[in-house]
Amino acid sequence: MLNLKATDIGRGASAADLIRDALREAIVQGELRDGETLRQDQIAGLFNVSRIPVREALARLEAEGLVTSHRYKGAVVASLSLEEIAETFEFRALVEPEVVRRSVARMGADTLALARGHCAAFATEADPGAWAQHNRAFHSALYRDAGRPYHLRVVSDALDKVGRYLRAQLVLTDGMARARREHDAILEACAAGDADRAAELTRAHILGASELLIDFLRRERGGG
Amino acid sequence: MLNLKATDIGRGASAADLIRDALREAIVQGELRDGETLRQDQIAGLFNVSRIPVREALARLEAEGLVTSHRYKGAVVASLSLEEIAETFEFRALVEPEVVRRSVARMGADTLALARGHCAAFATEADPGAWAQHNRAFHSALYRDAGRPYHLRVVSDALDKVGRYLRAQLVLTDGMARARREHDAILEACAAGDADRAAELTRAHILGASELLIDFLRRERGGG
DNA sequence: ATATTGCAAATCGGATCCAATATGCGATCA
DNA sequence: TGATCGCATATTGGATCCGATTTGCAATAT
Repeated sequence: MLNLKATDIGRGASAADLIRDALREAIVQGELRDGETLRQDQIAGLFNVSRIPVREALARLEAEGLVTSHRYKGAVVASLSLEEIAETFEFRALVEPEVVRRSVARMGADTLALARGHCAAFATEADPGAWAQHNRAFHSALYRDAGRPYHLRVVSDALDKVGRYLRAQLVLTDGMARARREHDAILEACAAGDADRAAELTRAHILGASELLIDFLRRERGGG
Repeated sequence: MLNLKATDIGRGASAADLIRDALREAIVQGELRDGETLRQDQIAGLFNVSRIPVREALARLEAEGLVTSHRYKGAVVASLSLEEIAETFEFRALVEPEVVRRSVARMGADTLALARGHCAAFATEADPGAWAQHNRAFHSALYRDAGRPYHLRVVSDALDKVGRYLRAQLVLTDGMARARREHDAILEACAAGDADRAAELTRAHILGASELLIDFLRRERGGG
């Protein structure tokens, strides 16, 4: 009998997939600034492909809400108003607590250890550029036992939308100290198997971050 | 000064947009069956265009979760497992009540009248093929004053995903009588300005429909 | 007879080419 | 001098063409 480490090549990502992932990463990480225009030619050049896969990647990202495009004028990184940012956080504050709630009830020791690891990594990371990744990895670990793939997908989309602002919140406001404390508390509740408390703490965590971020952006954008 | 009813032509939909909308409509309405393959050539022929805009439309629909595509094998209408359908309804049952809650607090007389109209149209419609549209229009009316565009978008996506199953539920089970009653109750709560009751009724409405539908599908799909 | 192999049609992903639109700069005119 | 018009350039949207992969069927070997 044949026994190989066969990797399904056909399932391999197409060029459009790779470009979509790379662009999404860049947008979420904030490497592409708010409102920056995305030239098809330029992106195609970066990946040594024609503009066709680039256009499909942009079409996907537009459906995800990370990019807005205007006919014959091109695509730009979607920029969110304060209201849109606030609403996205309120949405997260609605959904994520329910996800942790279910997750805690089914959480295994391995997941708990994983979450603990990401929590520690987040707390001790010196490079601000890596904070957001640890943060997200921590929360993802807390959600992964929920058995709710659609909820996770929707939450992930919401996080992608506000990722670069969240990053700013962690780095530019003193959100780190607070986040560390709150992460510890959430983790403790999960370890204790107290789903309700984990849910409530998650909700407060999200709304608190939102408040800090909105205040910061209001000052920065010089608006009223 | 110039004074014309100027319509922004540049905003006009591209071919890819039109095709995406048409395909989405067809999928949601159930005209394209579960798991049916979508040939690029064929669709391109229907719209008298090349395959390029078709591919962009499919890319968008894949991002929305209405289509799944496999490399070199083509795209098919995404078919949902019972678990996925149930989860989507639970997601709706989480989000939509919060949307009505906010909406009721700000609901104007015009919106109430609109909802009443759709409710009556739903209740008196003879053609089963039109039930789903009236149903959706009714709920959309109830949500539109919430001032929560992102929530509405997410809810709309979830409804698109289960639209064709919901249609089956209304037509093939005796969900109509129940839906009529529950719509009346929700509408009454909204008219009375009782946001909490409207929210709770909405939640029960969604979960009840889910139960009927899942039972029906379990029998139909011959599963355990 | 059955399993394997080779080939041909169908289909997809991507490249290249052309048309449509936007944008910026210079010429023109009051 | 300043506003407007017109054209050149840049960029996008779509069509056509080409190579890659799948799939079904027929030929063949055991």
